[in-house]
Amino acid sequence: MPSSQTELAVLAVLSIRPATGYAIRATLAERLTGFWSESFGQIYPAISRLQAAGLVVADDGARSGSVVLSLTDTGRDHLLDLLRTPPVPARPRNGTLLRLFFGQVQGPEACAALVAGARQRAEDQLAELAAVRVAVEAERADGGIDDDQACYQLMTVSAGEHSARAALAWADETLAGLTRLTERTRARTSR
Amino acid sequence: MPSSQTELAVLAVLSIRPATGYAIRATLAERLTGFWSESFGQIYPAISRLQAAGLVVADDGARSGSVVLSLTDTGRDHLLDLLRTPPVPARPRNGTLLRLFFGQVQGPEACAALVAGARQRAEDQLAELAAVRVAVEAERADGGIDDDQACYQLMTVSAGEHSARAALAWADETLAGLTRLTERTRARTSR
DNA sequence: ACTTACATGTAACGAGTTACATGATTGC
DNA sequence: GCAATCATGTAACTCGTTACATGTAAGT
Repeated sequence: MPSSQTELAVLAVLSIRPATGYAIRATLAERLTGFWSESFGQIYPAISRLQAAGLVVADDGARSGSVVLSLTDTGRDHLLDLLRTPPVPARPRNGTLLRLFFGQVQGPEACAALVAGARQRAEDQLAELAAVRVAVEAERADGGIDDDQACYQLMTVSAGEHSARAALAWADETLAGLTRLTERTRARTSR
Repeated sequence: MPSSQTELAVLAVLSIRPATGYAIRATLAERLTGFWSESFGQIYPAISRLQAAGLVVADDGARSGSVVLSLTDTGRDHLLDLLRTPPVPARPRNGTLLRLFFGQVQGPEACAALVAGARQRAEDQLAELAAVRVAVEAERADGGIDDDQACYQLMTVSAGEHSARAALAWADETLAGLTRLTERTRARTSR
């Protein structure tokens, strides 16, 4: 059985409450912003496999044609097993840093644009995370999740915030360094 | 032509100096630690394509059977084009944060172990980055790379350091939060 | 009526890893 | 002589995205 990662994510979302495939993906996209993603092309085949294995069951939803999925007891056991497996290390591929590493080919101005882009993305991420924070608090307030669940979710938001603030600080530091490089290059070419 | 990413990386390494496929991969693995990776299964097919397109040329290496590749002028032009394309955003998949987000299923102790693991990886990364810093300085000292090249490379090292220090700070903060959660859980169950 | 969001699914493609197969050179 | 490192390459497999096809329901 392939891709225990997607299946883990699906089972995990269903551990909070029953949901349609569409809603599972929405939860993943909205709440785990910046550290998880699933496409429909992954979600639906995964759901079929989980149903076949008896880990989730389908009830008909309010909307015709929509299928609300719930975790079975076996499904919860399996989820626990999957959660206990060590996280698979993501293969790192940072296009910005690759370009910066070979910055001399493009020169300092192009690199500054690159870093400025990274800085902007970090700021956008902070704004998004602030929105997630509000959404989690709201869901706790109206009883959608309990205090402990909110606590865990906010810990992941905090991880994103730490990371984004670090990216911001690095970008500012690096932008300053690139300005110095630009001046040095100017001095060399005018000499 | 597929995977401009791998080709970009190969061309970029060759912009520093000619190298064998094996050495290209070693450079990527050693110097771009933590933010890039290539496997032989990617590198060699990419090299074949680049040769066919006339972007790199092969000279026989010192060792029989080894092939030293150099960038052609067309290759350098193409590298510039590729460097100018915006970096493709990496699909985010953080297994640790996914597990933590649904931490209630496993409980605070298991989550603490998870976060402790992340903390350890951040510390390992800092040690590796310190080693890269030393290696870059050494290569600058013996003329393998010039001052500007060293400068760009150290900027990427700094990015890793900022990120790792952020991970460390987050892990400590979160570990403290999980301790409080554990105590709360104890209080609830003993009640 | 029309647009937007909800909802499900598949097929083709692209990208990447792992495992395997093979062999040369260097240092001990 | 033997182990480690250097070196090249391929095939099978997994994973994941994108684009497409299809239809319902709710709001304006």
